[in-house]
Amino acid sequence: MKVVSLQLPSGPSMERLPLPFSPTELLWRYPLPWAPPPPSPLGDTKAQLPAGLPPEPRLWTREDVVVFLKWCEREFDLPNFDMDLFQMNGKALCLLTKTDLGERCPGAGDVLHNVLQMLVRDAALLGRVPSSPVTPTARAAPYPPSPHSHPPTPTWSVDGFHHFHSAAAAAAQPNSVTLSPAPSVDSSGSPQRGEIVNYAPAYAPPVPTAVQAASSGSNHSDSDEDGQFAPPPRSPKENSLPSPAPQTHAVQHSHYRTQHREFFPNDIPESNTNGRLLWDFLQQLLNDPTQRYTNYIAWKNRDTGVFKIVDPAGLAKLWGIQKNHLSMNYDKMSRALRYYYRVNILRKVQGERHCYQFLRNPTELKNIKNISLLRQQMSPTRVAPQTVVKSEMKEERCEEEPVDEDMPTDLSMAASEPWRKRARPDTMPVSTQHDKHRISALIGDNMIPKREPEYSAENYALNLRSEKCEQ
DNA sequence: AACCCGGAAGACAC
DNA sequence: CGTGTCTTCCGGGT
Repeated sequence: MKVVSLQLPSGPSMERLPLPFSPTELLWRYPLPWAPPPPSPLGDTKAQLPAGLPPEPRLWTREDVVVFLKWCEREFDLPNFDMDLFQMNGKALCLLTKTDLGERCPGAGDVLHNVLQMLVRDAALLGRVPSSPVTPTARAAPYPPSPHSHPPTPTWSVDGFHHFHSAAAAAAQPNSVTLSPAPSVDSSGSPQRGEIVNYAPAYAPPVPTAVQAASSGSNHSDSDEDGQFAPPPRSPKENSLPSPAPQTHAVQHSHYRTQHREFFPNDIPESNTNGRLLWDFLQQLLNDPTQRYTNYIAWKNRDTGVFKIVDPAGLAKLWGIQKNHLSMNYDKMSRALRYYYRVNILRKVQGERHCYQFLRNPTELKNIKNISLLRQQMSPTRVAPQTVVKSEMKEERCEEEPVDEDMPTDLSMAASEPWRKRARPDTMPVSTQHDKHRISALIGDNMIPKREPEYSAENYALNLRSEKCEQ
């Protein structure tokens, strides 16, 4: 069943893509008809800002605001703004909520908002400007974020948002760490928060029926319909999820245009995952700017990373296509998801079917990825730091920050299961068993929330956590 | 029945 | 060849 001759929709550049190939490419290469490729890679938004425009939005004059808006129009292919509605200085502009912006420029409000947020935040980070009023939830987290203060369920709002945006940009840049695909929007692109954010953008294209197969039925023979996978779906069950507040509507369709390179500060080595890692894949679908996959998977609360797999079978199918394992099903895919529990990338939302929660924001995950790479490179002899850390951290970690800062340095399942294919647990002292993957094991088993509820409470309005821990 | 869980072993790409 | 990341199976629990 590795036969895959996906028949891509024919069209201009839609010849068949030979597989294997980065499936995501498939996903992302043949996205919605309308979906324009991200304009210019926002490799460095700031750098691309019109000359003379202060990097700190709150310092902009009315004229600057106009310049900025014009720039946005061009840069993000946004509809022309009614400048009359933006007779204000930068400070005022920054005070506008996403909704406000959305009212002034339908369809582009979120983009503007996001861009502004990024700029403000950048300014804050760089110049240490007092935290922005625009980004109340933003913790002046240094970038890259210091994991240290991160509880398991970070409120990704700003961080994630920010970084994720860059992801998209990255997509346009060859050596970005990220995803090939559709510029995933950040994970906190900041929808209003709290609710399932899955509605089709107002202008969502009529959709391709393509992957419908995948979507609703899990039991197709895997080859036929896959072929048409191309245009990512809007599965039949259009918006079957409870719809969120109207205002939030169509709020996140174009985040991808607001990417920022900070996501890849400098030259983070490429991770090459390109959506080939399950979490990455999920993130991409979840953050798809055009919300094409909301019938498969959608955020329930983006801020806390809680998402729901709306169509398990369909999603599994997509994943299978992505990985070229056409016999993929939810059972198998969910097994992969469960492996993420150990490394604290995910956790199950108790009591809610098909609901999981990301315990780390995209940035962290990326970093983890990179760390992994580094480790690989320095592979044989590394051990030291972690080794040391382990003993001391074990306890505290278990109790306070199940998912913490030092990031799980290794996503390897094998790593988290040192005993696997290695020494039997009973044959050697724990200390040695883990020699190579201590941290992993540590974060894996010891930090798994299973027993400890602690962390979430205060910092994150995480109910889930407690639920689980109560057991 | 459909989920969910996690062990075990193997595949596969890098 | 080792490692990382699943994939595939599976028995067991809810």
